[in-house]
Amino acid sequence: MELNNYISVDCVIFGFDGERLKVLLVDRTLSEGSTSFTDLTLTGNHVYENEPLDAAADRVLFELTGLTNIYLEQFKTFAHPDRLTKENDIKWLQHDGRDPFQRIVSVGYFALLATDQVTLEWKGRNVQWVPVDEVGELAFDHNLILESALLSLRNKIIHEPIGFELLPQKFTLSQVQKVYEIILDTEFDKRNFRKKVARMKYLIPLDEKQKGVAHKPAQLYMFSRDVYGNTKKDLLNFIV
Amino acid sequence: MELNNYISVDCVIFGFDGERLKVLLVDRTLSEGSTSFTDLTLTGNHVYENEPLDAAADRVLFELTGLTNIYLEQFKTFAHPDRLTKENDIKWLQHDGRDPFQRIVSVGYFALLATDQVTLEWKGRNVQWVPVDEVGELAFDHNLILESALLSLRNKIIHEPIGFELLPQKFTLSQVQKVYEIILDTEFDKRNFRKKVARMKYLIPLDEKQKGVAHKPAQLYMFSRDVYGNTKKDLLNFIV
DNA sequence: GCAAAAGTGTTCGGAGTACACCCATGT
DNA sequence: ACATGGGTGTACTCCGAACACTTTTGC
Repeated sequence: MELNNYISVDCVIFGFDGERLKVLLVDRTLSEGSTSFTDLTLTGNHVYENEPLDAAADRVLFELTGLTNIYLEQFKTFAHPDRLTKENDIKWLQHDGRDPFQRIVSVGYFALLATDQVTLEWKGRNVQWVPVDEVGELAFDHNLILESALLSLRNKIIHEPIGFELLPQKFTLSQVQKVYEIILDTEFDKRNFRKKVARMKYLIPLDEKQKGVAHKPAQLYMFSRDVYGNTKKDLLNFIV
Repeated sequence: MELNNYISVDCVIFGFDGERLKVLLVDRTLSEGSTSFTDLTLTGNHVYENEPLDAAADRVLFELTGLTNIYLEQFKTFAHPDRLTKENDIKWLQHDGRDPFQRIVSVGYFALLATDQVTLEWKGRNVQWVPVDEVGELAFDHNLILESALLSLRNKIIHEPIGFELLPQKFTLSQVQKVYEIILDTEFDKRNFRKKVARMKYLIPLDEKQKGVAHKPAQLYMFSRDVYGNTKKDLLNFIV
């Protein structure tokens, strides 16, 4: 299997740890002669010649997490002629034996998962969760891609119930509220939020409560993608 | 300026003529020796080496319509390894001097405009409006791209006021209603629809009425993108 | 017993939905 | 005068927003 050297996928992998929204980044270290630097990149890779884009994104995600069936969505494609022309990027590509002046199309995907269950090594490189509001300057045009992914995520989470993808299988209503508050950078009234959530038939209360917490244990819920698929309705709702 | 031979943009140009939703298609005729066929393609083109994707899409649109400032949105990228392997597609590419086994990434854009004001010729090829529900088998993977564009359009028009982009600058409320009914394949009650629309401050009534119609002339309105930008709010609204 | 988060009800205003008739114009 | 689409109001229900106190657990 041969890699296509001008098509790549970049995965913006979002994770929620109960407190903050984070993104999975990979160290990029080059030290060769007089040049030496370390910075961070999004996770991504070139696609194989006979590989569809979605499959390539799935593959990257699987290599990093060992997980399949992760929420993954293509959100935008980046191919600006100057997207790889920062000094360090050119050195990195040359060191890697690639032509830095070859134009590379990068198809952006974002993924949602809970921050547990993730391998913190990838192809010998160090992998880390970084809170999205503490991300510094990234390699290539990855700041742009991350910003764009965040926008798409915010836009989508308003209209579709994908917030649950960032939580463990069993979760509490307070956790749901926190996910929405953090992603949308706002606060909701607890009672109103719970009334809203109570109307969602795809949020299923379990016969189970939190354990070992130093306060009244919360009811646990799960999200049913099936029930959502069967009950959703979308109609005219264009915003005033 | 040199064309990049593996990156292209395809524009799904939607038009509304007051009655139906249409898409702009281009004839593709090949007659060479024993093979000869005519079919239709979406409008698209390769990008220039130093040209950003959005600029390429704008350029295609400008060449076809002579218009700038058209609503244009990147919606999805297509790069399946088999996307150009139908028999006619291979012949067409070979005739055009291109390598049919080169993998080509196509970045999909959709555009919205009213069906007047369009040049019906493009690079010597015939251009035509076809109602979206009467589109037959298209070249390449263009049926897939069209379906995907329609999905994106439906999805977007529910949440954002882009229906007006399909109407002339001055329009009536009945025309607005028709656009939404046709794209969403539903019907709305006239009084309720108008009450809803009355709340949208970005729909501005003009001091002008229809003329020359054989019924009570309708009030004309215009859409103000500025007012929309200033008054829109998006909050938690995930659908039950 | 105290700290910490869970859980719960009411009121008000505004939006969604269902529904039927008169009006202004061209021919 | 008639055909055509334009334009309007009411009643009911449901949702969104504002707002404060009690409960259960671990320590």
